[in-house]
Amino acid sequence: MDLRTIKTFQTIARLGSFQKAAEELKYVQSTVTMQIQKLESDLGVKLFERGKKIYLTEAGRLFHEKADLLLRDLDYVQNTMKQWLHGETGKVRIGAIEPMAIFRLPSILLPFNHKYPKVQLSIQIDNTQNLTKMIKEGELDLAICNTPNLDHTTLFEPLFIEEVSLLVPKEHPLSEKEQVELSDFKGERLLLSGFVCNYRISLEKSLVEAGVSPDIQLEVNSMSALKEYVQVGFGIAVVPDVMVKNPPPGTEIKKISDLKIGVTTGILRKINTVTNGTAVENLIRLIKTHF
Amino acid sequence: MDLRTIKTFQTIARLGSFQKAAEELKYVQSTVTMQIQKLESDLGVKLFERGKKIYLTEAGRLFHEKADLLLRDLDYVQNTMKQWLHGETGKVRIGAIEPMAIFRLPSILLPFNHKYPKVQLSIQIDNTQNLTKMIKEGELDLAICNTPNLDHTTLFEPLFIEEVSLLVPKEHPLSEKEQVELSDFKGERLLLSGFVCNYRISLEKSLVEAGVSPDIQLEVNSMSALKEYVQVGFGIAVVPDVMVKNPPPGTEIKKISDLKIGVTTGILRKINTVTNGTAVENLIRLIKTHF
DNA sequence: TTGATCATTCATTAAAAATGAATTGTTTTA
DNA sequence: TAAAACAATTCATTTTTAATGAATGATCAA
Repeated sequence: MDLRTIKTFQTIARLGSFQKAAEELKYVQSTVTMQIQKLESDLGVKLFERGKKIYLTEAGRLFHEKADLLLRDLDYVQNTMKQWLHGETGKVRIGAIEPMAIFRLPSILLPFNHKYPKVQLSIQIDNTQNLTKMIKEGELDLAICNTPNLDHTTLFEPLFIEEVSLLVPKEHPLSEKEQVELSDFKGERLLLSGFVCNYRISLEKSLVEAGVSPDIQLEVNSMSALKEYVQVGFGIAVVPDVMVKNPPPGTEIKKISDLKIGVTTGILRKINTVTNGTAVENLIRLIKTHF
Repeated sequence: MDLRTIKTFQTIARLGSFQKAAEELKYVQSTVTMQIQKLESDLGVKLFERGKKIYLTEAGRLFHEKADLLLRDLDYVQNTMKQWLHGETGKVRIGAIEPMAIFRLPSILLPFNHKYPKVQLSIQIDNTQNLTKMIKEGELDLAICNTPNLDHTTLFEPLFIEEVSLLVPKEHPLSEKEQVELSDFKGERLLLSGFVCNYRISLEKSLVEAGVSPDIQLEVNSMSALKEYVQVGFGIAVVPDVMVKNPPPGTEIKKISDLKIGVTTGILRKINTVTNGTAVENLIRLIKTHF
């Protein structure tokens, strides 16, 4: 069944004449005849009763009704794709590391959503390593994460460098000090995010360099969760500043004077996806303006 | 946009491979490639990202979703037409004269409706003349009416002959008699159905032959209405027996001993509409078994 | 019955889709 | 890092399908 044939059918039904339909659709009459004959044989039913005037058969009327569905769908699909070209519709699958997803993305995505209400947004929170994998697999359109292990299929554009600080419970001895040093970590129970990432690697390296080997008590794969553990006195943790702008009650932030690790955060995406679509491009542009 | 191409697209999306799709759809690989290329250029967007593994682009995912609609509707349309072939769906436009529509059709249509609940029924009540016109115009699939003026485009199959009787108000002098004769009509106020039909023509002819020229006081184009007029004493009326099986309160039925008109009722339809469809055929068969 | 109006038929042409062989590009593995 | 393996693409060719135009057939109205 050809969609053009269905259009022809609907035109005939509307105009009540093969000839007029042929004129309107810029066909020769015989073409119309043959299209309908083919359609009829495809469907196995006669659609028109022929005479000088033509009438829809019962089957014809039925088909007329239902075929409308098809043409409307076709219109809808074509329209959708056109809208998509202008970035007005579609779905953007965003991957983000937790601090980004929780503390920065909401205010970035809100205006985007207002401007393009038909663009669906999907947010996947995970660590940089997994996000990178998902980007490579094509499961995400863009990821906001830390510097990944680059390869030739991906592109990473840094956005900003995230500072980190120490989060300590109020009753902890270190909470007395204005600033802390890496050497203060000696013997402390350190809580870490539960996956290997650049930030964690740098931290551990810095600690080793400072001659400190802290006691790693607990790993959790959520920074938000980590804060709760600090709060109840489980230990101390190094977390991105953005996550502790408002430190949880019973905890305090300390700058680490001699820790020089900055965690680079940026946009990761596949190379060569010029066809990512305007929606993704628009979003990336918007994100960049925020930093 | 070709529907087969869309099917190919969906298959690729499902199997994640041009090659596998080609196998499943019994194409050569290159065909699949070219179909998709055409589709992409038609839509103006890239649908897949190519590599050893292929991925849907954002546009591809969007199209995937929307195109599903199209294919589902296509299925639906094709199914509907298949059902129609078995008389299980469709719409039957029935025309009927009033006595038929009110007193006989309901009990005929009920079992039909139970057996074929998806077949829509439409009933148009009118006189034989108009029904005939509608049949010729293709506005009805079948009509149950009196013998029409036949022509070569229509076919009339008689079902039964309707007897007529006289309906009189109880307080009327004629209600005393067991039977009436045409001569009794002399000077009576006769009520008639308001359109020219075989039954009315025969009646008037019979009256003239009996030397009676009754006083025609009122015409209504509804037999049901006619009964009401008789009931309130407006006059007397000759009506089909079926309409007065239960004469309205305050009225009585009298056989007219010397009136020999029988009103033939039958099925009228267009000749050559072999393609009327199973539903119509089924209904006609059912109607015939009732008489 | 004739002429006018449409739809249909059919041989021909034109266009589009499918094929198969060769090629390019990517990933895997040796 | 080369090469084998795999998958998509290109392109010339064939096949299929659709469109055309002229002739024919059917129906209606005068």
